[in-house]
Amino acid sequence: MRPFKRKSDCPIHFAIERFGDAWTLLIIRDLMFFGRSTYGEFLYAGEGIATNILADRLERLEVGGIVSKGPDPERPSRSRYALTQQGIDLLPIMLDMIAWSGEYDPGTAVPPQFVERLKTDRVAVEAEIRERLVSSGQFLIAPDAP
Amino acid sequence: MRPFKRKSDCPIHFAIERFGDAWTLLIIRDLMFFGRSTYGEFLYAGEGIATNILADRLERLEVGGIVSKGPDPERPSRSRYALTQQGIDLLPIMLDMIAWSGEYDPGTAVPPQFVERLKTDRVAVEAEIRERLVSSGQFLIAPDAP
DNA sequence: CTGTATCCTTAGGGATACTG
DNA sequence: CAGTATCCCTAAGGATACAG
Repeated sequence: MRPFKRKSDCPIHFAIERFGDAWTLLIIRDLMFFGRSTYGEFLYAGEGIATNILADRLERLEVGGIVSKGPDPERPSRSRYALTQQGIDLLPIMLDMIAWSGEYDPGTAVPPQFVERLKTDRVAVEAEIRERLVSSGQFLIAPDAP
Repeated sequence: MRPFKRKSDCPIHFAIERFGDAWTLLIIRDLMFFGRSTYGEFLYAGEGIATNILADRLERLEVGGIVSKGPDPERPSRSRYALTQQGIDLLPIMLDMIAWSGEYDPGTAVPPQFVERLKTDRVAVEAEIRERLVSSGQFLIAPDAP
């Protein structure tokens, strides 16, 4: 696995090391907004991530405490990944990024209504999604509270 | 300059392309929180960016509309960089990242009081910094409003 | 299907020298 | 001081094959 580096104790730098990588952010997006949670679902998500990269990023996310991994209750041979509390706490950042791109990317895929709702009703939108993420906890294999 | 790529019209992917790079985020941090605005100030900021990388990232930021560039009024031979409106709008993302790292990085440099204030008084903190950024507009060479 | 392992190419980026 | 230009090397990551 590509190791974590600590060039400084700057919080921005820490965040970058933990999740500030293109593929990593796309995986978090898949977990957070598209309900994807298996290797295959990430693999065929559209941007075309390579298997070695996917494995590397999943491991990094797990080691970093953002994602937990465990056997699928229904099919134990298959693994399922889920956001931990720490991962769910990335929601504000993701929503900010969506809002920003919704504002400045002419070709964005974000529906105008959602961009609008994000501006006028941000708190509710966030609470709503957070609630959904928390309550889908059946896949939260390794909860943060020990 | 390393070109912008568009693999998908996903807003997360757009954000990554625009500013989701380690060095880029550190430059934005310097502009936003440390009042750094010249080549030399970025260069000696601590993490040790190389000159070619710095030049590349500054150009990308400028082309992407996040940063504007212009001669220093006091020393026209020197350039000054400043956040545009689009750049200032990255403030929420940066604050979220700081808050998240403040929460989860045991060795963070963020003072505990600031982490706390970010939690209890987020709106005010953001408004305050935004105000400061906007009013330091003497360096806003190319304002967004034409 | 869920990964590991290997190969191989390219591009990111450090070091350094050079220019206006 | 504010960059530009080159060199060179490492590592990120695409393609593919293979294994449990």
